[in-house]
Amino acid sequence: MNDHQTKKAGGKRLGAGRKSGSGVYQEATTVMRVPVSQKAALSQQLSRYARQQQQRKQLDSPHAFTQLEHPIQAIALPLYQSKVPAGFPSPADDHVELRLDPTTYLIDQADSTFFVTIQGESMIEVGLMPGDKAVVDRGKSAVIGDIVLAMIDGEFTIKTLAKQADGTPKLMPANASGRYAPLLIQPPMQFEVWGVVIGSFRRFR
Amino acid sequence: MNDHQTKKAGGKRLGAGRKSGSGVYQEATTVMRVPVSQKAALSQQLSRYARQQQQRKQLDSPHAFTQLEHPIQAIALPLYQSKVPAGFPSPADDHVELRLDPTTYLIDQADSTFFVTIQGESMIEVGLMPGDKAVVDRGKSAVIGDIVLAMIDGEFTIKTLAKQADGTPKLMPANASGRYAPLLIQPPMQFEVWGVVIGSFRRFR
DNA sequence: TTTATGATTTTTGTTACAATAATCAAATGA
DNA sequence: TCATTTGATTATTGTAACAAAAATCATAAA
Repeated sequence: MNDHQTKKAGGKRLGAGRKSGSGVYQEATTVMRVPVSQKAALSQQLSRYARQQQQRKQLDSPHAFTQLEHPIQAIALPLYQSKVPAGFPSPADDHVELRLDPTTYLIDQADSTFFVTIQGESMIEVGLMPGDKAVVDRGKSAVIGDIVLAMIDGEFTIKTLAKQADGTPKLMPANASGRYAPLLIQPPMQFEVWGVVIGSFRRFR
Repeated sequence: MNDHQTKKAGGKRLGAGRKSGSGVYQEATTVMRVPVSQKAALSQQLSRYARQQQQRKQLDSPHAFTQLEHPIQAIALPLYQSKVPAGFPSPADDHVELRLDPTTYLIDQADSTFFVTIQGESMIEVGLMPGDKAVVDRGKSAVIGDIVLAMIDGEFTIKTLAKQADGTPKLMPANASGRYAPLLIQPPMQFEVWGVVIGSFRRFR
């Protein structure tokens, strides 16, 4: 057959049809056998993976997690308890009550600590604003009332850990507006406490 | 056909053959389509899951066969236990930003920076809670809109710097309750901006 | 009593298939 | 001329089907 002539009859036509890599994963797929109880969870993982692949094409993925820089050079700066005495001390004065280094103040165990950027306004009542860096310690075990970084069905969230009447956990927002509902953990949900939020820090300017 | 007689010829025989649930997952399986690049990582996850399920059965072995637990728990217990080379199971891996040190993040010029403990709730709307440590840089010149540490008639306060209609400065609280009034700076008052609040940090626990 | 053999049934990895989706080219219409 | 529609073509994707392997039981053999 000639391939440079216009053909009326149907047949093979190079370049036509759906493009390779146009699926959600942007790559070839295959099938594999999985236990039925895990299929839902795996599908969730894979759809998240697919989203990431698609976002990667467009923008840099949102930076949420940060880890501590290796070399910590503690610089202790003066802390003033602003009881507001007459005549504020200059930083060189001896009115300094305490010298403080933010890193050592914020972090107990560096190897189990990382940072998360706060996304929404659900914890605004405890002073966690969007853009704040939350200090998360994975080594601490969470107790009721702690602010925790939890994963529910593959999505991360920072909430206050509470307990329902039946004993199952509950994640409480700290926002009086009512725009954020408590998250009740129910049996089919995947739930895991990733770490305890032991502190936070931010830049204003 | 009678089912209580010995048969010579082959055919259906109830109770014979491999037992259901005798696979590595101890439950039924199904097939699902996955991206080829993730198949190896997923297989690793699933073999770990299978090992887990088998260990679980050993713990239950006293009751052995009386009752099989419903596979609800299998769903509730996530696959995200440890990291796989591909980094797939942990959504955290894809969010790892550059490493960060709170001190260097919070402080530009150490020799002109000090900390002040927040006292009241006048700046609660910008996320400054009582007990928070405000990072004050004396070396920066304040512009309208900055959060500043100011001294008014010998008293220190932290407010947002604004400007009145006539051009004189004004210190605005950030608290919607109305319990804190704007501080209007009038000619006879002593007023000085001591530094700009460029950041803050706190401990929750 | 213990071991071996064969039939039967489930598991498990892969292939096959059909419905859907995406893409291009040609045809159609403004 | 340019935009829209239509039809053909090709890839994706979920599921069914298949075959080899593994496990189990009943029976035969040692």
